[in-house]
Amino acid sequence: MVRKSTSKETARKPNMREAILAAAEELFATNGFNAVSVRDIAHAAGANPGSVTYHFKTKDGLLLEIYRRHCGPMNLRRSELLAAARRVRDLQDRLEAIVRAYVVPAFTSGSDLAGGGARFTRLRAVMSAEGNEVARKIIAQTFDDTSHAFIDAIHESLPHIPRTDIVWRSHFLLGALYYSLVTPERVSRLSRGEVDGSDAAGAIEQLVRATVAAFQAPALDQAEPARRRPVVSSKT
Amino acid sequence: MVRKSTSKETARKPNMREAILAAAEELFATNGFNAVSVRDIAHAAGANPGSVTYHFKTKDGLLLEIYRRHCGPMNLRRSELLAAARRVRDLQDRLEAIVRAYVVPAFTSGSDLAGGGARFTRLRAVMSAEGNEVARKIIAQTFDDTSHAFIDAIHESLPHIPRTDIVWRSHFLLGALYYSLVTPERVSRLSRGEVDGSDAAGAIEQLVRATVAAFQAPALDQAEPARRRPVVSSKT
DNA sequence: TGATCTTTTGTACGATAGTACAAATCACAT
DNA sequence: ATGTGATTTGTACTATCGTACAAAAGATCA
Repeated sequence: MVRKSTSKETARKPNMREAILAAAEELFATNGFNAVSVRDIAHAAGANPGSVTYHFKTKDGLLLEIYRRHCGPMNLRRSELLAAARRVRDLQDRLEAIVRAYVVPAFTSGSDLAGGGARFTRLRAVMSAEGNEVARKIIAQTFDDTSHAFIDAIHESLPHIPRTDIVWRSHFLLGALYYSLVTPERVSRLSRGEVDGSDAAGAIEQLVRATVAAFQAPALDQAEPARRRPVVSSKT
Repeated sequence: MVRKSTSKETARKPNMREAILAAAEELFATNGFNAVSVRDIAHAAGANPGSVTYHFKTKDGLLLEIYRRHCGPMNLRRSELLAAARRVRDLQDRLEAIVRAYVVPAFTSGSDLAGGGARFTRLRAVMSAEGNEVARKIIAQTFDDTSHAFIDAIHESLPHIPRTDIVWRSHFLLGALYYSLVTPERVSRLSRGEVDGSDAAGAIEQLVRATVAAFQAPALDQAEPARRRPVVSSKT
């Protein structure tokens, strides 16, 4: 209802709305939802607090709009990559391609949105940890379809593994992915400076390699529970 | 300075201080630090808000005390289990025992503390996501030693894997562990009710199985970067 | 019992939260 | 140039925050 492209300009506009969204995204992703005030966001965006209310009505509305902004493009990208991955003939290569299709969009720029998917993925990680209600609803109704599609695809390339095991392992994948984005500095610290945890390319390669192996692990045989359990459990 | 064990009672005391700690732990772990007010905590503990100030001075002080309460016992338990795991002779079994020594105390009761380690581990996950300063400091100076010990132990049982890769993989392990405790209901949902994500024993077995395989994956050969990269990357 | 601690209660204060809203300002079609 | 709708600003309201502190209550021991 706004769109003012009468003459020549079609894309660029020093938009306050965009600035607020970007600032909020960054602040929410690093500090959580409740630790950031509307005034903080406005200040970071160079805007007036009232302007946030004007554009997004409430703080929840602002968060909602951030999600709306990213979910579509990211899931589209994932669908495309997943479709391509499904066409890989070699089963081992296909599994890796599927995992990559899941991981890459989460780490790198989601379509035309500035800043990229890493910030948004980190935001999702933080909201999920905080148990944010707004986020929970959107996540469940937006990402579950994608998650199921990936689980199905992985299951197809690993038919001998029960679906429950694949669910668990893809859950672990998401956890590892989230945590890598939340505290990359921990990787740098624990490696004594040998690796940069913030390096997306490096993180992706490591995550893909580890995750593919995890998916390929033999399934948990719930039929015969105590086959060859190793020691330690309740020794000391 | 307090200790009033004059006659016979040595342990039991209907302690308000304990109730506040337990309530705060639960609320922080599920809602984050900033979303929970001192009044919420006091109400949940059946105490007066002023009582929180009396016992812990500030809200940060309360969080600090929660950490102090758990860190010692949990790390002690981990050290014991790690020491036992190190004595396992078979390399494959040893690796699994080490991973188990890391995971089990995080999921189950840490020594005599009520409620157990799962709640505290979840708390750590949430604080880490929120970038809580108090938590960050304690974590870095309390858990890094333990993390290094585990990384070293794993490295010993997998000498052909570079240390950097092991750091990444143990980072993924912690992320998967955290996420399993933060949103167990997602596992139930994605498995269409077939598994209970809150079942600690099941989660542990799945996590251990997947993680051991991830650690055993061939290392990323950074020497020759493009040896046999699979397809898809930038195709579509 | 009464004195002396510790603990709990009740209340209050200043700061800051989210949001509402009128006034000022801007962008653009005529 | 001017009118009109979109945006931005400034300010104010109420609620709630963390914390302080005095008074009440409870416990401990001479």
